[in-house]
Amino acid sequence: MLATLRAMTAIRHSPKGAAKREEILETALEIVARLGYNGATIRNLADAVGLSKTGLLHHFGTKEELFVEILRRRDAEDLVAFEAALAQGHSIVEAFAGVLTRNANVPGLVQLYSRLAMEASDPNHAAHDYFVDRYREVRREIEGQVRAAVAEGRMTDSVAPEQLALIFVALSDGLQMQWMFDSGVEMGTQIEELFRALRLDALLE
Amino acid sequence: MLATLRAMTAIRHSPKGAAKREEILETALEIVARLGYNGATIRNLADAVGLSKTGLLHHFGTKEELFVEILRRRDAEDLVAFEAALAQGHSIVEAFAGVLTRNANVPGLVQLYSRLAMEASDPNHAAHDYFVDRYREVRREIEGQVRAAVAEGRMTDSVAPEQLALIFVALSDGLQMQWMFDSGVEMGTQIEELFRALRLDALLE
DNA sequence: GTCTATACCTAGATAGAC
DNA sequence: GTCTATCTAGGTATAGAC
Repeated sequence: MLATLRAMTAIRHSPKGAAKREEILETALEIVARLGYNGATIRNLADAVGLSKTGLLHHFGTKEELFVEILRRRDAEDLVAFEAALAQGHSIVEAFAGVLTRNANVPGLVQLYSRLAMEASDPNHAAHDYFVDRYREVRREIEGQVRAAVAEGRMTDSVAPEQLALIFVALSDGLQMQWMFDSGVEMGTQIEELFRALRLDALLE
Repeated sequence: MLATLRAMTAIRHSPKGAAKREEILETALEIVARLGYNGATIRNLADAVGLSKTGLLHHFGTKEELFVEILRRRDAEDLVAFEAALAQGHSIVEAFAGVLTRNANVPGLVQLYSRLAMEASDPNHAAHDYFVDRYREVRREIEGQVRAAVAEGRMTDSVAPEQLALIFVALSDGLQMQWMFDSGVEMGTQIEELFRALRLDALLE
């Protein structure tokens, strides 16, 4: 359950290899932030961690798998943060907006996610299945939280939970796209204001 | 005004060149639909229209400019269809959903748009400015239509027109993303249902 | 203006040695 | 686990033919 979102513990790696993997993942994110997605080439990544191109690929096989691993970890962290915010009494909108805001503050992450997702829309792409699973699981997670809130009387059921999950994800992805072309937007704040303006707060709090 | 969205008439081309340009644009869209965005390489496109790689590039300079030209034409057609639907008495939601549905029925177009937009999020990308302008103009167009509807008493002003424009575009982009991974969704229908479920129809009709 | 051939560069991936 | 060398694919610039 939620296998794609929750952390996948690396098992078959020596301590040295595991450490190098960590270093590569952190460096990759930093390079995407600094040089952009296009600048995050195998060569640049390899140089940054002091490896040859082949040396770097040894740890992940392909560039896509490396990137997917970064996103998998973000998913796991986001899930923890989302559920923690809810546990602290925040509304679903607030918890969701918090995740968005947090990610927007990690330069490169939004770009990495959006770019890779669109490339992976091709069914033959190595990361296609990851995104198919991820979308399904993210929607299911939100839908479940909505149902729980409805059951506890914290939310009306005038909107079908599946639809609400779909719209949450669509808004998140869509706001990120516009944000990438006009970074003045505070996505988290924006999504909260939008829901408030659209009277969704009445439904959701 | 709306220079990016409205059709740009080609001026400095002979009849022969103009015809070839048309053939290339139509073929490119067909190839994206059949082979996917990744399959739409310069070589494949050139083969399909019976030109050498350089011969094809002669007409557009770069691959990106070719793709942008396709999107520009779609924008122009969409704008016409959108305003025509409004003129026929449809609501903004209906007119907007109609455009979405129409585009979803042109295989390859959604993929072309989404892929190119994300690649162009890099400020150095050749198509970056096109998308910056496009987002601005699409929002402005929607915002203007909303204001007009408010002025005529066909819509409440409880939601700021700018915010409504932002959410329309975000929903559109976001739904397209999920649609690409789960094409069972009828985007146009979905967006109408969503707005209805979210009680936006009360605001918008 | 339309188009070809060639040559070049970058990027990702693979084979096989150490 | 890491390297060197090599392969492939894709995009583009140049020179020049018609």
